[in-house]
Amino acid sequence: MTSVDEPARPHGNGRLRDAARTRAEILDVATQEFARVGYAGARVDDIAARTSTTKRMIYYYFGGKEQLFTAVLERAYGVIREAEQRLDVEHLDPVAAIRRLAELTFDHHERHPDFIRLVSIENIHEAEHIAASEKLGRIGSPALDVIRRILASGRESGLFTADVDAVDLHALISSFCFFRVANRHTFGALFGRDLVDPDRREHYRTMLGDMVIAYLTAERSAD
Amino acid sequence: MTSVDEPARPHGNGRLRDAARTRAEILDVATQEFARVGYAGARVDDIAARTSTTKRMIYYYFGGKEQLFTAVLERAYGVIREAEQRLDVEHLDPVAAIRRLAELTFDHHERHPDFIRLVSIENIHEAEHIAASEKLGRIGSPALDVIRRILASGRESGLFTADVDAVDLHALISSFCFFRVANRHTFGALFGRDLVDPDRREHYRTMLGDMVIAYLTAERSAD
Amino acid sequence: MTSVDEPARPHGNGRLRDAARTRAEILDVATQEFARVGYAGARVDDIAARTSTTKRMIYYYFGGKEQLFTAVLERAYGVIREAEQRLDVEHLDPVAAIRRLAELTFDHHERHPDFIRLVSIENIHEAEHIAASEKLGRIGSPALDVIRRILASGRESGLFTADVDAVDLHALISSFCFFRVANRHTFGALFGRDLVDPDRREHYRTMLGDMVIAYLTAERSAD
Amino acid sequence: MTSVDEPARPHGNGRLRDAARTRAEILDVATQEFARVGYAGARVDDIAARTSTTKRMIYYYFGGKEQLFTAVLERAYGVIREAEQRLDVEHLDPVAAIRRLAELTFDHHERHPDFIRLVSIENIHEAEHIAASEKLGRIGSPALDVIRRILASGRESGLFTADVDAVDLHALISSFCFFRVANRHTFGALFGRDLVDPDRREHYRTMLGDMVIAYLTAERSAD
DNA sequence: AATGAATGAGGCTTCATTCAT
DNA sequence: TATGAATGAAGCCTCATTCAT
Repeated sequence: MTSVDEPARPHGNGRLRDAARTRAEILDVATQEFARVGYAGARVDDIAARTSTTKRMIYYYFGGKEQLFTAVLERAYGVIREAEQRLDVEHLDPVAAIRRLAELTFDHHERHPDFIRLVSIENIHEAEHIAASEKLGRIGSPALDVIRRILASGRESGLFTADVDAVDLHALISSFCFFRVANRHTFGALFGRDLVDPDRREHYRTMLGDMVIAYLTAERSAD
Repeated sequence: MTSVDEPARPHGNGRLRDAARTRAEILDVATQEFARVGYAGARVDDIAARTSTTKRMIYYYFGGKEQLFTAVLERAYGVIREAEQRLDVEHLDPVAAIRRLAELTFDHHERHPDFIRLVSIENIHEAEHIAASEKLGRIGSPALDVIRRILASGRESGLFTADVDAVDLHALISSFCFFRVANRHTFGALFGRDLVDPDRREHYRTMLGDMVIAYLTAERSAD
Repeated sequence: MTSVDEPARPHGNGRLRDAARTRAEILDVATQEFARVGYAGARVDDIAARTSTTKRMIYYYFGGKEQLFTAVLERAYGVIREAEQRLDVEHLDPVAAIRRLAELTFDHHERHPDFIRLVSIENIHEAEHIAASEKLGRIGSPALDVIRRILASGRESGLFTADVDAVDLHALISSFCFFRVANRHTFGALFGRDLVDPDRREHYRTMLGDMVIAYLTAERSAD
Repeated sequence: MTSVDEPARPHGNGRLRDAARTRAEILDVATQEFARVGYAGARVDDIAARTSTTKRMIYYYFGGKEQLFTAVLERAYGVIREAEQRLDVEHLDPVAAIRRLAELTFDHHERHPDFIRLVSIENIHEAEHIAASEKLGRIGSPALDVIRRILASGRESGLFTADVDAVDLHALISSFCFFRVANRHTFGALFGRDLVDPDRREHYRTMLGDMVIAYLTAERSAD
C-alpha cells in the first residue's frame, strides 16, 4: 500500500510486480472510497487522484467503475473467508465453542467497518455485483461448517435444544454484530448511545455470547 | 403532510390543499427512489418525472436534493413513531409482553422494507441528515418506554435475570429484524437462503421471540 | 422606505398613497440590488424578498425586470437633474464658478456611488435602456447650460483660453469624478491606493479644481 | 498561453500544443463574451458554442465560470503590462514625455475597448477576482515607474509645479481615457455626443495632453 | 391591490469513459 | 505500461414569469 523502494531490476518480472502493486493500490483506495460514500457516491476521479497512478489505469486493469466495485467486493469477501478459515474453536466444548465463535465474529465486525459498509452498500444494490461475480456466487462461508459441526455435537450431547440450523444461527450471530457497526450512526443519533463505544465493547460482546447460549440451551416446552 | 381529508371550504384553501398534496406526492415518490438506489444514486429528474408536478416544485417545496432526503427521513421516522405509539402490550405478563413486542417489531420491519433501506443509506452517510434535522435529533422511540416498563416489571417479578437496559434490548431485537430485511440480498446470494421467504416467516418470528425470552430469562451463574 | 404606520383612512386616496409608496419601496430596493450586482446579476426574487410586498407586485407595477431597471435609471437620473438644477454658481467670477461647479460635481459623485454603478452597468448594456426610455433620451443636463454660460463669460473676459465647449468640459470634469468612484476597486487592488479614502478627499477635490482651471486658463501658443 | 510558434517536435508535444491552443481559444472567446455582457450575463454554453471545443473543456482547463473570468482578467492585464513595458518616452524632455505618455495611454484605451469593459465589470464586482488572483494582486504598472521618473525630472528642472505623485497622475490621465471609452454609450445617449467619433479623436487626444501639461506646469500661488 | 403556487427554459457543473500518442 | 486531453450525456439547481384566486 505504501510505495516500496525496491531496486530497479534490469530484467525479469519487475513490470509484473509493478502491475500487481498498482492493482492492489487501486483496490485499496477504491475500497476506502466505495465504503465511505457508496457506489454511486464514489468518484472514479477521486479514486484515481488518491492513487499513484492515473485514472486510465483503473480502466486498464478493471474495465470500469462497476467492475472495480465488484473487484473490491471480491477481495473484501476473500479476506473474511481467510479469517474464517483460521477459526479454531472445535477443541472446546460446544457451549464454549459457540461463545468463542460468536466473539470472533463480533471482533471481526468491529475490526472491519469498511467491509460492513460495503456489504450494506451491496445490499442497497440488491447484491447484483455478487450475483454477477464468478468468484462470489454462493460462496458460502467456512464458518458455516464450523457452526454445523458444533451444533451437531451440542445437540448430540443434549446441551442444545433450539431448532436452528447453522445458516440461521449464523444469521442470528451476524445480525447483532452487523447492526452494532452498520447502524451505529442512526442509532447513536436517535438514542444517544454509541454502540461501538470502546467502554461498552465488553458488555456487548458478553451480551452476544449470553444471548446465543441462552437461545441454544433454553429449556423448551414440548413442541 | 399526510393526505388530509378536510371538507372543501367556501373560498381560499383550494390551493393550499393542492400544495399539501403536491408536497406529499413528491415525498412519496422520493421515498421510493431514495430507498431504491440510495441518495447519490437517486436522480432529481427521475423523482420529478414520476410525479404529477415538475422538478421545479421539488426545489420550491424542499430547497434541494439534500433537504428532500431529510424530509423523506423525517416522514419515515414519523410513521414508525406513530406505529410504536399504538403498541399495546402492557396488559400481558412480562414474558408475553416482550415476545409480543418483538413480534410487532419484526412485523413492522417486514412491512417497511423501504424504511429499512433508507436507514441503511442514512448510515452510509453517517446519519448526517438526522443530525442536521431539527425534527429528528435524539428523537428516541416510544417503544423504548414500553420496553423499559416491561423490563422493570419482569425483573421485579424475578422472571428476567439479564443485565440489559431498554436501549440495549431494543438494539438486540432490532438487529435481527433489521438484518433479515436489510441484508437479505447478500445473505441470499452467498448462502442461498432467502431470509424473507414467506414460508420461513413464522420460523424466524418464533426464533426472534425465543431468543429474546431465552436471553432475558436464562439462569445466570452468580456473577 | 420604512413602513409608516398611518391610520387607515376609510375613504379617499389611501389606496393611491399605498400604491405610490409600494412603487417607491420597490424602486429603492431595486436600485440597491441592481447597483450591487448589475442587471443580469440581480434577482427579481431577491428584490421582492427585501420588499414588504411580493414579487407579483413588481410585475404589476413595472411589467418586468427590464422595465424595472429602466425605471430605476429614470429615477436615478431624475435625482441628479434636480441637484443640477439647484446649482448656484453664476454669481461667482468664472474661475471661481468653474471650480465650484467641479467641486459640486465631485461631491455629488462621492455621495451617490450607487448611481455611478448604475451608469457603469448601463454602459455595459450600451445604454439600451436609456435609448428605449421616453424620459431619458437626450435628456441633457442642467449643468451643461451653467457651464456654457460660465465658459462664455470666462472667454469674453479673456480668462479662459482653452478650445472646449461645455459638453467636452463636462466630460473632462465628470471623467475624474466618475473614475475615482467607479474604478476605485480595481485601482485600489492594483496600485494599493484607495481613491475614496476620506483622508485624501480634499486632495483630490483640489486636484480636480486645479486641473480644470489650469486647463482653461493655460497660456496657449498661437494655434 | 499566447500562441507559441515553436517548431513541431519529433514526438510528444503535438498534444501539448493543442492544449495551449484550446486554452487560448477559450480565453479569446470568453474575453469577448464577458466584455460584451458582463460576468453574470455571460453564458458558459455560449462561450463554448463559439469555440471549437466543448463546454467540458472550459471546466477541464479553468475549473469554472469564475476562474475563467479571472483567467480572462489576468491575460488582459498581462497585455496592457506588456504594452506599458514597451513605453519609450524618456529620451524626450519632461513636457513632451508626459504628453507622449498620455497619448499612448489614450491610444491604448481606444484600441482595447473590451479591456475597458472588463475593468468596468470587475469594478462592479468590487475587484474580487483580482483580489483572489495570485497573478494580479498589487500588480502595479510599468507605466508608473515611467511617470515617476518623468515627474522627478520635470520637477527638478522647475517645469512641473503640481503637487502630484505618479499614482495620482496616472489616475488623472486614465480617468479621461477610460471615461471616454467606458461611458460613451450613456454620454452619447444623454448629450448626443459620440466621444469616440473618429473625427473627434485628435481633438480629445490633444485636449488630454493640454490638460495634463497645463495642470503640471500651471503657475501656483504660494501655498 | 394582492398572493401562494406553479412553470419551462435554461444555468453551471460533473460524471464515467475514451482517444491519440 | 502509461498519460494528458478530450467528450457527451446527464446531474443539480435557478431564472424570470404567470396563473388562479
